[in-house]
Amino acid sequence: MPELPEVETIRRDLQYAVLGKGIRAVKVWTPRMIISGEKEFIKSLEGNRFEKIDRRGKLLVFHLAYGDKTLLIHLKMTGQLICQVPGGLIVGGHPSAKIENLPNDYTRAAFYLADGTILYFNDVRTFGYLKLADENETEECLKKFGLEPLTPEFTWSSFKELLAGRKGNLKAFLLNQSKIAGIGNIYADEICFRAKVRPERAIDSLDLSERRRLYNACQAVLKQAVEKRGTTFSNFVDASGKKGGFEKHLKVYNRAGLSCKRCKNGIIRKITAAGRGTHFCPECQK
DNA sequence: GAGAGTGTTGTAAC
DNA sequence: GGTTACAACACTCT
Repeated sequence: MPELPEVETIRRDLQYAVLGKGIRAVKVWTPRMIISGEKEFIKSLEGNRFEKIDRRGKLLVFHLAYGDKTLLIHLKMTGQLICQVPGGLIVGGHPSAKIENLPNDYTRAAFYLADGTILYFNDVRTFGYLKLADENETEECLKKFGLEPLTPEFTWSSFKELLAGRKGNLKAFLLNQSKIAGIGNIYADEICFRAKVRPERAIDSLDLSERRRLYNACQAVLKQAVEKRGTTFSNFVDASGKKGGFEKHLKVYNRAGLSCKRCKNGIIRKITAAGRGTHFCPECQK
């Protein structure tokens, strides 16, 4: 579930909450999720310090003060990174697990920091992973990603180039992390809606103005979602438990059977495209 | 209670 | 190369 805007929000919050603090202890509840091996994981992290957090697509990259390893964390569908700082701030991820009473049944690992901050990795379905990677492995991992849509490298000409000569359908393309990094099922539908193009359209059937609208929509939708601190998980709660989120801004996702917010005529339909639940307005998306 | 569906990704088969 | 099915897993909805 966490897509680019959600992962970026987590990155920014964690940056604020964990950087520069010594890691006093690491505890692992579900060792198989540490795909680089639990023993070395704990050994390399205890006594170390998070120096910088990057994001590539939906992957978080934690740089460490000592050693040549980086910590890679992927949340997949239900992962959360929840941070309890002494003042009580909590930042989150997927809402499937309750965030009170940490650690809980879904806590897979925790980092205990010098000032009392605790960073929890929770994951209900355990699809996510934590991996300690050396320089080569990190590079191997990162080079698979395509353009970062909210950076200067995501230009109209680079986008056009990606589409050129491609067949396949639009939805599959948008979900392909090796082309554009960070778009998942929800934002793929929202991007198509904004661009007024149906997700199941074949790439080679898209005319220039449709391509241009898609390019613009990728940036606009993701940018707005980052500003709203993401969509799907609403538990970026402060101590008061107040919810936030982009859900109310969703135009098509999860709105099957409801009338279109834009044209007011169409009834949002749900189909399967690229093997995923896919939503669109049959009236205003062509 | 059974069965289908769920925000991700990698792999295998066609 | 592209498309599809499926696996990893656990929970919710029908």
